[in-house]
Amino acid sequence: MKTTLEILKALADRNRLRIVAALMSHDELCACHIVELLQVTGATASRHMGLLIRSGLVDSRKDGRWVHYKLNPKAAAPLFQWLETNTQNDPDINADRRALSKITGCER
Amino acid sequence: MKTTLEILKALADRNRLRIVAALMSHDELCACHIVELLQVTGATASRHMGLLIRSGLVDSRKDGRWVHYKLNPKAAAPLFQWLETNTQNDPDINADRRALSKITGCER
DNA sequence: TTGACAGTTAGCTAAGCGACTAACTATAAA
DNA sequence: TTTATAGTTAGTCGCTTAGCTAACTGTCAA
Repeated sequence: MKTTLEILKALADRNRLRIVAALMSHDELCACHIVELLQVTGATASRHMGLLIRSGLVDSRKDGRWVHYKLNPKAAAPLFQWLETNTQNDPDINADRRALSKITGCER
Repeated sequence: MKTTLEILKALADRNRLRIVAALMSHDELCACHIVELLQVTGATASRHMGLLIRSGLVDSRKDGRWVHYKLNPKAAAPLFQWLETNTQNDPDINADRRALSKITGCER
């Protein structure tokens, strides 16, 4: 149960849900993208990512100064699928998707 | 998103997760069963049930002095399925299942 | 009608958690 | 080597929430 509960707690926060939804549509994002998307400090974003990683939902990969995050599909595939369909018509999530296209365009 | 998040928040609590798991294996329980299972006051159980109902996960039916609760399968069927498989080997949930058999035996 | 019982609501306290700033580590460029 | 940048960790503050007790509503039996 610890893991099930940990996963649910990891997702039960507005900003972390936005992060996971963003990773469902962009499959790899670096920390700075998340900072810009959520409009929070780097420290806050880092704490959220640490929590998502500890829950097993997200993997990270370090590349020089940058850290890239992606979903761990094995963690909870059916859950991701439910999230996918459930957030389909969510205006905030959709706004995030549009914002991300611009944000990732500035990647370098 | 509000609803998705609401559902996740409703499930992201140890006792409420236990309640939902209990309803997956017993399909209808009255408030007093939940009080006995969780070993909390009636007031606390009532608050948890209210939250689960507001999230749409649970329906209630009043019968005289008693209130019976059951899962709303339409709310999030794939989610329930994921929970079902994910809590299969959970020792706490399994202990709850055993305890419930005794508790519901006292029903009248 | 009175009393007992099932459940809810209100008010309080304590713990948990999300956000920030500041200090730190690590990598890369000048 | 020095400086700048990306991200993490530590510490603090304020809000949210889970639990309790007490008071209330509603139903049934004596």
